[in-house]
Formats: sequence, structure tokens, C-alpha cells
Amino acid sequence: MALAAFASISSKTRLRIFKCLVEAGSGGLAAGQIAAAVGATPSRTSFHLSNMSEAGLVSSSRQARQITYRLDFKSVGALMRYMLEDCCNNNETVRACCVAKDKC
Amino acid sequence: MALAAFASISSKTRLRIFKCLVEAGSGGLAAGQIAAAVGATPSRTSFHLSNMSEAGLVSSSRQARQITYRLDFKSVGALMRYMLEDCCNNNETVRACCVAKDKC
DNA sequence: ATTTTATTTCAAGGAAAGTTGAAATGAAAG
DNA sequence: CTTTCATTTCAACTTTCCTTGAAATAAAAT
Repeated sequence: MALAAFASISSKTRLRIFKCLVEAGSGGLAAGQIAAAVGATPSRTSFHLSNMSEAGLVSSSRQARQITYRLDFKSVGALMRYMLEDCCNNNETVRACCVAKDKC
Repeated sequence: MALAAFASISSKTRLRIFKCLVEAGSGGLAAGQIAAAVGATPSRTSFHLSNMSEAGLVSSSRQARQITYRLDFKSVGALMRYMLEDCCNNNETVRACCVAKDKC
């Protein structure tokens, strides 16, 4: 799942969608609004959103005709934790960057 | 640079190399040792190492015939910070996961 | 029922990345 | 200066991913 998440956010368009959804917060955004915000076609946006969904980065729910996408902040947190703990073995240099900006 | 770094660690083999270099610590490992450790051919390993080098994740230096690769822990820390700060806008849920395991 | 709006799915073509094995480089040793 | 060892580069092939535009689905309004 971590590999898929890393692959997902390594696309320029998807990282833009990601940031967009961070700004939107827990309320999320409809697919069409996301497409407009990042300047991509609906079908391309839909493609990228389902990629992000498979990677566990976003969740979705339908309200009438619109489908709202929300960033799964817990899942993103778990990804960061995986990186820090499982990949970096809690390395101090890396950990310090996560705690305070000036340590980095 | 962040995009390249995410793309780099989204490959199974490269993530294995990454973990291998975390274990090796600041002393690093020679290319051949890395290849043996991850069970990949020298040429494939070399390919992946130069990908990681371009992404800024590792540095290298030659000692006689061997080339030692080291993980750039500062660069990894900066990547984590970028993710937390620039991408996630210091979101509390995400930040909590980086600070303490039980919060995640 | 038909139309409109929002979104997804599909097929096809193009671009990028991964793999392999052989050849090339660079450095030390005989 | 030829051989050996460690690593990289290259070419060819395969696989995977991205993009586009058209068609399909899903829900609401007329």
C-alpha cells in the first residue's frame, strides 16, 4: 500500500490534487471542482482520483449527482509513520525534520 | 525533486535498497554489496542507484574499485518535511503520526 | 419519458520505465 | 601492459502508465 501511495503522489497532477484536497479539509471537494482547480479534463481527473483511491489516499461519497472526494488524513499520517519507522528505522536526522523546521 | 524522490521509492527494488542503506548507516555500502543484499543483478542495481542518486536520495564515492553509496538522511528528512509542511499544510492528524506512534 | 448535469469507463495510441545481457570504463595487481 | 575485479553504460525488448475523446452510467429536473 505504501508503494502505491508513493507512486500515486509522484505524479505532478496527482500531487496538485492532493494539495487541493488538503486545502479543502475534511469537507472535501466534488470531482468537477477538483478538475477545475487543477486544470485537468474530467476524465483525466477521474482517472487520477481512482488511482489515489486505490492507493488509499482519498475516500469518496456521492451527494445527488456529485461525488465528493476527501483526503484520508489518517492514511497520509500512517504513510509518514511507515516512512519514518519502517523505512528509516526512526533515524534521528529524519525524525528531527518532522518535529521542528529549524532542525532540518 | 520531491516528485522524483517519491517516484524513486515507489519501486519495490529501490525501496529495498533504501532500507538496506538505512541499516548500513552513514558508512554506506558498496554497489556490489547492495546488489547481493537485494538479490538484483549488478546492472539493474546500478540503474536503480543512479535513479536514486538523481532523486537526491543517495550520494556516492569511490574507494579503489568499489563505489560506496550512502543514504542522504538529510535529504530524506527534507522530503518528510516537504510532505508535512508544503503538501499537508502541517495538518494535525498527519503531524501527530510523525511525533508519536500511539497517536496514529 | 426525455433532457440535463456530473462523473466514470473504455479503447487506442503514445510516452516512459523496467529488464536483460553484452560491451565499456576505471582502478588495482601481477 | 595485460589481466582482473567492480561497476556502469548501452541497445533491444517488454511492460506499465498516461492521455484523449467518445460512449456509458447515475441522478435530478422538465
